[in-house]
Amino acid sequence: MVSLSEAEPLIKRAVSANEMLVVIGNCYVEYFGRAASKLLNGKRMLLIKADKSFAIHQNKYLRPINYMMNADITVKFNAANECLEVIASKRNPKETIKVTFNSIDFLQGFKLDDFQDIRLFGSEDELSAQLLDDLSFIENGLKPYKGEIPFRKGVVDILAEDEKGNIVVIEVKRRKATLDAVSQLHRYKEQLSKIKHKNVRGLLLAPEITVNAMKMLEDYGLEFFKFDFEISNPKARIKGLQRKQRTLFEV
Amino acid sequence: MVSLSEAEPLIKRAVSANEMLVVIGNCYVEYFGRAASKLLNGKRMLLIKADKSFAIHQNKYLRPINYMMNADITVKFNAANECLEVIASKRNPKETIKVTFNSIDFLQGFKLDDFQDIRLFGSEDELSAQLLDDLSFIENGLKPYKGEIPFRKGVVDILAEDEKGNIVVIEVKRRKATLDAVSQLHRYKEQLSKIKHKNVRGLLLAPEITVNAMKMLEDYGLEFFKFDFEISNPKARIKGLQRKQRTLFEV
DNA sequence: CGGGCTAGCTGCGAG
DNA sequence: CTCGCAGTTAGCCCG
Repeated sequence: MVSLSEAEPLIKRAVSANEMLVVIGNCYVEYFGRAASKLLNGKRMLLIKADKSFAIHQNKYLRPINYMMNADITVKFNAANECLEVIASKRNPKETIKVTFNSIDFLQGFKLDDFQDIRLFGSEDELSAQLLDDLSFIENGLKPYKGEIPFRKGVVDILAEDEKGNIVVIEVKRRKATLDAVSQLHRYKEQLSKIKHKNVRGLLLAPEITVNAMKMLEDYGLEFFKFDFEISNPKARIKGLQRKQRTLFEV
Repeated sequence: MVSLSEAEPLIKRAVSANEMLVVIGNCYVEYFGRAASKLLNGKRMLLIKADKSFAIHQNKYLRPINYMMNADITVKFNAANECLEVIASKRNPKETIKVTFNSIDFLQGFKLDDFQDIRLFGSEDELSAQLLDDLSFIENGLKPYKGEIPFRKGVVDILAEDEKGNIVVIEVKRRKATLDAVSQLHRYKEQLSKIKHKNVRGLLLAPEITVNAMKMLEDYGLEFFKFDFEISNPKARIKGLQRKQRTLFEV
């Protein structure tokens, strides 16, 4: 137990020292900004990090119930109402979270030295890069497109050219393709067709596709290419693709 | 400071008691599942909640760097290697997070009684419901569509009928409309056109729209309807719409 | 359980 | 700054 008046300076010091601050207590929370919300009294955790991310965690869910990135944080002990107000605010967009503590069970700032960044494998970017090395497993003679295309880099996953000289725009999805993915590909194909006045093919590469997405893809005259990939090992991934060659058009 | 061997039973007890468990210490984290990741040694917080959500928080970002919903949690003190392994796993999809602690600075389980659910205002659902009450501010004679449409409830935001008997499919966005929103509306319009063999209009209702989205919308023969809304007060929100009537087609 | 979609999405990267 | 998009998206709701 920490008294509310004691808490005020402790919070201020921890925040200015860029510590990871944990406050647990009974509070209610009001938010106003892009939307508005109210959370009535209950016991929760307030978590403030070095980058001024501000989060209220209930004892459920991965994500905080109220939150703000890059918050300006002010703390004020209200003697008249016997409560401690912790306020996070920012502009652009203008937003405010007010946390009003009635009691505090626990309060501590932690100095967390952590200079490591996560290394993630199996992202869509990584997949696309792998695929670009060898497109022939998709179709004989398919290779990266060499020409100039006024397309913002990174928008289209892969641009290729087939044996007949058609441009092939390829959208890669690391998980089951949905209606969204088909719409996206359709968009790219249409935009490309307008720019280049030749035949453009649209190819969706994914491990699976929903039934509705498949129907829509066929309506749009796009093509689906099923593929599986191994997360653990880049080599295995490409080999896996090659092994799949025979059954690629199974849906 | 808590010794690693002491930590094992403490964690087990807190987890089985559905407490919110906070462990802070030096650890490395390996994840394998939908993707794969490695996070080298550093000081972080492990946060396990009553619903078995499992999260590793660095001293930055709102979101955990590694996480799992509904985890099966096992704890094992490894005397040989002088480390404590906390493992979260689940199937479908099969995933594993292994957290290996070298030292623990802090460990505590908190009983958090919190029976409150958040009340959120200004969601898209809420907006759609408000709008449905009176569509005439968009266009004279526009009213909710009465006929039977084999459309899954909740997919299309609003279905309306205009003075000429056209079906009007309305997509509502609470923030600036993007290419995605236009694709979505286009999708609905096409599907509806196929079902009903009459003219279908597509209307995008949003406070703003990006330049590219506007171009695409025009290409598709869709219509944009700018509107602003007040979050705080439902009445004010509708009044706000009415007041905007004169300038609605400003982009 | 899968499909489809919103989210106060967050976070990233390019122009 | 905005735009566009991926995400181990999460979380919700409906068939």
